[in-house]
Amino acid sequence: MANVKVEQDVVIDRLMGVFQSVGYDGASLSELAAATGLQKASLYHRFPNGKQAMATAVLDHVAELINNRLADVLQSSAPAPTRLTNALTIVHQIYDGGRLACVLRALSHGTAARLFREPIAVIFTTWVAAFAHLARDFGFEAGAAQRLAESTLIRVQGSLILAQTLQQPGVFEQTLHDIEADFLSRQ
Amino acid sequence: MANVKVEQDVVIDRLMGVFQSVGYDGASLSELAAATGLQKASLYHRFPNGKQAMATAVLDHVAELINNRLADVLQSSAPAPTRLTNALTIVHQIYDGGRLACVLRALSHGTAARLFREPIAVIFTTWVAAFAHLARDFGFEAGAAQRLAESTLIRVQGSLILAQTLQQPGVFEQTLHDIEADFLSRQ
DNA sequence: AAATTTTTACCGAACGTTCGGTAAATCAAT
DNA sequence: ATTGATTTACCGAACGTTCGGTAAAAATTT
Repeated sequence: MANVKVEQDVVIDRLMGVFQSVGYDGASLSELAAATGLQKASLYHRFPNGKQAMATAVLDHVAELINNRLADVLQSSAPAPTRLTNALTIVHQIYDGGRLACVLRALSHGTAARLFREPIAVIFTTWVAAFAHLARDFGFEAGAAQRLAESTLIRVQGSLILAQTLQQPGVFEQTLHDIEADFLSRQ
Repeated sequence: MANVKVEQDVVIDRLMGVFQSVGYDGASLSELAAATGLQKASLYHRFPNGKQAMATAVLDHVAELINNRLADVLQSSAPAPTRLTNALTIVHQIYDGGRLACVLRALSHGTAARLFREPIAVIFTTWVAAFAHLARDFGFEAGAAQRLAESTLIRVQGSLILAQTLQQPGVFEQTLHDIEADFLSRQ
C-alpha cells in the first residue's frame, strides 16, 4: 500500500466525532475533511459512495464496538451483578459521563433517518438482547427481562438528551444508578 | 393586516411539521416554503431573521402549548390520578401514539443545538416542574418527586427514539403505562 | 538485482446544484 | 394614494461530488 497518511481506524473515529456532534445533515464534507486531515477528494477515494458511505462505516464500527465491548462483557462468566456493573461502566465511559451525544441518535434524524434507520434498529436490537440476557440471569422472567432491557436503552437515550440540554451530566449518571437498582431489585 | 394568504398559526404549525420530520439542518427554505404555501421571500417577510426566527417561533408555540395543555391539566382541581391520566393522554396525542418525533429533540442537534439549547432547556424544566408538582400530590417527597418527573421526560424522549427506530409504536405506549404505574405505586 | 508496469493514496481545482438571503416589482386592501 | 403582503427574479456562497494528475509502493518482468 502506498503511504497511508491516516489509518482507517483513526479516520472512522474522527468521522464519528463529527457526526456525533453536528449530525448527518450538519456534517459538511469540508468539516469531515478537516477533522480527518484528508482532503475531500481523498475521502472519496476511501469512501466512493461519499458521505453516506462514511456514515455507514461509522455505524459498522459502532456495531462492532457494541458487540466487542458490551455484549462480550454481558455474556462473560462473571456473576450477574459484576457483569451489570461492568456494562454500565462501559456505557458511562462511551458517553463521557453524559457529556457526549449518541452517534446513533445523531444519525436518526433528517435525511439520515431514512438512510440508516434499519442498521441502527439492528444495533438497538443487539443492545436490548444483550441486556435482556443479563436480566434473565438476574431472575427476571422472559417478558419482564425484555421490558427491562428496552427500558434500559430508553433511559440511556432519554437521559443523554436531558443531560446535554440541561447541561447537567448528573441526570445521566443518576439514570445509570436507577437502572442498576432496577436490575438488583430481583436479587 | 392586509391580504394574509396563510394565517400565522397555520404557518407555524406547518413549519413545526417540517422541523419535526427532517430536523433543523435538514429543513431547507424551499421545503419550508412548499410546506407553508408561501414563497421563500414571503417567509422572510414574516420572519426577517430567517430560518432561525422560524424555529424560534415554533419553540415559542411549543412552550405555549406545554403551558396551556400540559401544565394546566396537571394543576387542575381534579384528583391526582385523573390529572395523571389526562396528562399522559395528551402526551399520547401529541406524539400520535409514538409515531411522531419530538420537535424539541429535532431542534437539539447539529447547528440547532447551540442556537436553541437554552429555550429548549426552559421548556424541559417547565415540563419536569409540572410533573414534579403532580408527583408531590401523589405523596412523593420533594426529591423523589423531582426524580420521578425527570424520569418521566427521559422515558418519553427515549421511548420515542426506540419506537420510531424500531417502528414499534407499542414501545412508546408501554412506556406511558410504566410511567403511570410508577406514579400510582405511591397511592 | 534492476527495470518496468500496475496499483494505491492522495490532492488541487473545478463541476453542477442548492443553499440562505435580498431587491424590486406586483397585487390587494384601505 | 398609501400601505403592507406577496411574488418574481436573482445573488454570492457553500454544498456534495467528480476529474485530471502526481508520487510512492507493490507487483511483475527482465
